[in-house]
Amino acid sequence: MALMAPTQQVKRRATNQGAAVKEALAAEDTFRSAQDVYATLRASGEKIGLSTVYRHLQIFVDDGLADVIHKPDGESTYRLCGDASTTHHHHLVCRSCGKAVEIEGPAVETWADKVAAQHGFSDVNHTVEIFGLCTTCAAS
Amino acid sequence: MALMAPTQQVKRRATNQGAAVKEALAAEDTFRSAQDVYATLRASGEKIGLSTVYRHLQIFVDDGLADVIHKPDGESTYRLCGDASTTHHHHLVCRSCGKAVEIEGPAVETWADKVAAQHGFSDVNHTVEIFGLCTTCAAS
DNA sequence: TGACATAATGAAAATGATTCCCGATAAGAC
DNA sequence: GTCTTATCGGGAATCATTTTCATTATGTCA
Ligand SMILES: [Mn+2]
Ligand SMILES: [Mn+2]
Ligand SMILES: [Zn+2]
Ligand SMILES: [Zn+2]
Repeated sequence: MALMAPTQQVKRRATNQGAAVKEALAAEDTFRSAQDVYATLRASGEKIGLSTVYRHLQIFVDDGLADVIHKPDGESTYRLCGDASTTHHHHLVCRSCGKAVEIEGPAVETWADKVAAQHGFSDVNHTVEIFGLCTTCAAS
Repeated sequence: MALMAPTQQVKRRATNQGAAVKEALAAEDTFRSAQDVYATLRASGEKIGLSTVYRHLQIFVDDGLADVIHKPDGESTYRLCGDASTTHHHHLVCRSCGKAVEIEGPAVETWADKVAAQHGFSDVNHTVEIFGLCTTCAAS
């Protein structure tokens, strides 16, 4: 049998654009769209293309550095995971400004797996997002 | 002061197209996209336009007759709520074929509200979806 | 410190789901 | 049957995201 090539870390080159996108995300604790990040970067004088913004956001997601939430209107929003976020977590998100708080719910995790198992589902994962208005936005 | 007009049930006319869309959804216990429903209806000889399919699917959602799940690729999928589904519920969905099972988790509901309250969030709601492979799809 | 291989970039075009527009059609009331 | 207007539906318009591909820049190694 052919040897399975060892899963190799894709070599990524360090570029200004990649750093700029990460900085833009790091500057806010809110979920932001690619279009939004792009506009912000261009407004601040960064030399970067829209395709590149999409590219890096997806890379962050693939590498587990960022989480993505798909809004009802179809737009995807991204946010860097907190320092201690190598672990599985979910978010409490402000519907108005996008501000997000990372949350954990061990009980929910076990519940989800149990329910799936009871119905014979395998290869299970789940999405849990709580939406609301943050204190700031509620006062408007 | 002006009298607030009583919230009036919008009068909806019974049309062939509306019935056709509902039948198409009722025929399957899976989440299906508007494009999919449209293709199915046209293939079966139904005389209906794409706009109309979108229109009725949205009406079902507004009336609480159907639930919608936004797939990661941006496509929205719809499914009629079960008979006993006047109550709040979530879904266990097959990533491959879209088959869905309605599920309830009282503990999750209270947990979500508690977490939101702890962070001062108001006007709270949430999304909870469990994805996996149904027994049928797992055997492939 | 140069080449070199190729990963990364970005402007423009393509894609694809969803929405909008508006003249034509048909359901429901009298 | 006639009238009012909700509903239709084909096509154009939107708009986020993806793709294309010639150009640029990064990492490597002599
Ligand atoms: Mn979880
Ligand atoms: Mn719930
Ligand atoms: Zn807010
Ligand atoms: Zn399945």
